[in-house]
Parts: sequence; structure tokens; C-alpha cells
Amino acid sequence: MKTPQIRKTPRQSRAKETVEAILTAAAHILTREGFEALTTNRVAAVAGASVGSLYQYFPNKEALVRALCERHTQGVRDRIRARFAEAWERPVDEVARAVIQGMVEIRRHQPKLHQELLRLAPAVGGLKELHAVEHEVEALLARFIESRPEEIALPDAAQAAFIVCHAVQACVHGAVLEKPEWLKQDRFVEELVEMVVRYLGRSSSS
Amino acid sequence: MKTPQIRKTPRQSRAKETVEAILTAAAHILTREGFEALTTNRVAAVAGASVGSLYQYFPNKEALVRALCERHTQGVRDRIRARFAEAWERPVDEVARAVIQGMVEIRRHQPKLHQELLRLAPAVGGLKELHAVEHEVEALLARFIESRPEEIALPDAAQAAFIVCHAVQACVHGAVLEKPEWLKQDRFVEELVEMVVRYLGRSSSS
DNA sequence: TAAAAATGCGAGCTTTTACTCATGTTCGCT
DNA sequence: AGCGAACATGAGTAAAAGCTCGCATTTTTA
Repeated sequence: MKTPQIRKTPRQSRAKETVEAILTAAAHILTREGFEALTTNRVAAVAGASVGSLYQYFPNKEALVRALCERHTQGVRDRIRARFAEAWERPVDEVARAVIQGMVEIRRHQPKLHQELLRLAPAVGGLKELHAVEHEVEALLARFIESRPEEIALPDAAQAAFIVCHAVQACVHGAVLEKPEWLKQDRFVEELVEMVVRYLGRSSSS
Repeated sequence: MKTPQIRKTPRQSRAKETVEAILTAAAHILTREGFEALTTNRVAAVAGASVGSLYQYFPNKEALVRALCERHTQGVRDRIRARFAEAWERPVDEVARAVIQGMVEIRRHQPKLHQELLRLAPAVGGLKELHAVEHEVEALLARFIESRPEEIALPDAAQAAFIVCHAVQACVHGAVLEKPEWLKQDRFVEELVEMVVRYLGRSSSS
């Protein structure tokens, strides 16, 4: 059985503040100094608390990082969901643009934190949540594809959704790391939209 | 200054065997048990050598992992280069198929090792080599695009190459991890080829 | 207001692990 | 054979980091 996320649920408001401070401190250290510097003692110090307090709420370091993952993941899922919802009825290219821009925003918000958490997730038991979000986005896209049979004709909506999601995600991620200047122009996003639209909007195929 | 890759160059054949055994053991542990279990003592033990021998050739653990990265990276680069070279003159879709199949082979060969090394590269100073390979593949693809102005008309060959490389890589990687059964059929590869050809082979665009 | 419960504290224990070094062994060369 | 250089050994060291535990402080409850 996996170690639980939280050891003791905070009841008083000061306890909630402590938990909050610890998570914030952890995020801060992770973005500024990377995982190497993320020691439990240091997290507590930066949070203005003590190791003891930390271990009162998180059974171990792994759980702490996992909590961080989950919180971040939550935000990603919500943002993508919102983008899909607000563009759902619009033309295909606009939907693509909305969602891709949402992804860019996510990556631009806290690139280093996002990257580190992505890197840490497997080692920390956070893969389940991560895959859950991925699958949800894929399912959303698959549903969208199936809702436009006139414009999008594909043999396998699920596979197409898988491909589009992974492709876009990787391009945005790669751009954040290697070509940050591209994200400030529209050309890059437009190019991704173009790719997606061209892939989905094919007329004849096996 | 970075710590060197190797401390003492092995001169005798038994020394080369030792180095070989150490690298093999490290790869073995990494694939079977992950990075957590990769302790220098354990590597030496599995290699049938002693820690002392290990440190005779690798100044530290980081250098060992880096050596592993580099060796693996080398193989990837060679394979992609070969695929490009042998298909260079053929139709676009065949080139795409050849290269994509090459990527699938790479990922299928030692998926766990590949994945772990990818994960470890940043923390081990192996990013330079990794990016170098990526850039080489991108440059190769960009040159290919520019060599087919009749069939492929794009505003920015380098950006297109970036997008295609990242997109395909991510899809293959994702498939290895999440949908291994797809890789045994041709349909998945064909779908990727379709995406790439459709993206590159556009007729009219801004 | 006094007991009880919740929270906070941090010195230090324990374990792990990268790495050294003094010593022994094998190889190559004359 | 004999000598020096390369190679191998592995018990031991030192530092780091996760985590505990007894006690102090604050908040809630009766």
C-alpha cells in the first residue's frame, strides 16, 4: 500500500498555514535550486517551520513531493478543461488555438517547477495522477473529434487524440526549454495549430 | 570546469573488460531497479569488481552515469543518421516511415534504460550531448525539407523540423510507456507518417 | 480556568552511500 | 627472472539527509 498523502489533517487555521508554507517553500526551492537542494530540513527552514512540523503532516519526503505534484496537476487539468469548454462550439482551428494557447500558458507560468515535477513524478508515485490528467485530456479531445464527424474523419479517434496531445505537449515543452523566444510570438502557436488542423482535417485516407 | 568523463584510460585488455563490465552492470541495475538502486558499491558488485576499481576509471558517480548517457546517445544518433541516409532520395512518405520506424526501434530496444537516462541527463550534465543529438536530427530534417522545395513549402524549415522531431519523438515515447501494443501493429506508425506528411506537404498557407 | 487536544519545536539518532587508501596481485618488458 | 607500472581489492571514513521523540506552546473545550 502507498504511503498516504497526509498524516494528520490540519484542523486549526495556523496548521493550514503551516502546511501551506511548507508546500510553498518546497515549490520555491524546487524552482530556484532544483531537487538536489530539496532537503526536508531546508524546506522547513524556508517555510519558517521545523522539521517536526513537516513530518506531522507529511509522512515522508516522497509524500511531500507527491502533494506538490498533485496540486500542480490539478491546476493544469482545470485550465485545459476550461479552454475546451469555452471553445467547444467554435470552428476546429479556434478550438485548437484555444487549447494550445492554454498549454503554452501552463508551461510559461512556472516552467522550472513544471519541469522538475514532471521529472520527479515517476520516482514519487505521482504517475497515476499524471496519466489520469493526460487520459482526461485525450478523452476530451476524442469526444470533440467524434462530435465533428463532418469536418474530421479519422479511423481511430482515440489514437488521433493520443497523437495530437503528445505532439503538442512535447512541442510546447521543448520550446520552453530550447526556444523560449518562440513562445512570445504567435508564429509558433500558429504553426502548431496548422499541424493539428491539417492532421485532423484530412479528406481521404485509409 | 566539468569533472572529466574518465580518470585513467585503461591500457590493458582486462582493464577494458572491467570498464565494460561496470557500464553493463550500471545499465542492468538502471533498467531492472531504477536509479534509486544504483549505488556505486552495488554497481561494482554486480560487475564482479570492487568499488576501488570503479573509482579508478570514473572520478565519481555522476561521471559514470554520464558515460552511460553518452554511449546510449551515440547509438541513437547513428541509427537516425543511417535511416536518413538510406532513404534520402526516396519519396517523402518513405523517408518519414524509415525515420519514424528507426525511432520506434530505439525506444523498443531498451525502453526503461532509455527512459531513465533521459530522466537523469539533466541532473548529470548530460544535457549538452542530448541536445546536440536533437539538434543534429533537426538539422538533418531541415536540410531534407530544403532539398525538396517542390514538394514541401514551409515558411521556416528549422521550426518545422523542430516541431516534427518533438512531435514524433513524444508520440513514440508515449506509446512505449502507455500503449506498447500499438507498436506491434503498423497502424500507429502509419498514422504518424500520415501526420508528418500532411503537415509538411501542405499546398497553401501563410 | 483548568484540563485536554492540537500544534510546534529542533537536537540528535540512524542509516545510507559516495569515495579513499594502504596493500596485494597481475601484466609487460628487458 | 626480476622490476616497474598498471590494475584490483574492500574495509573503513566522513558527510549528508531522512526522520524521531520528548517537551514546550497555543488553542479548544467543558
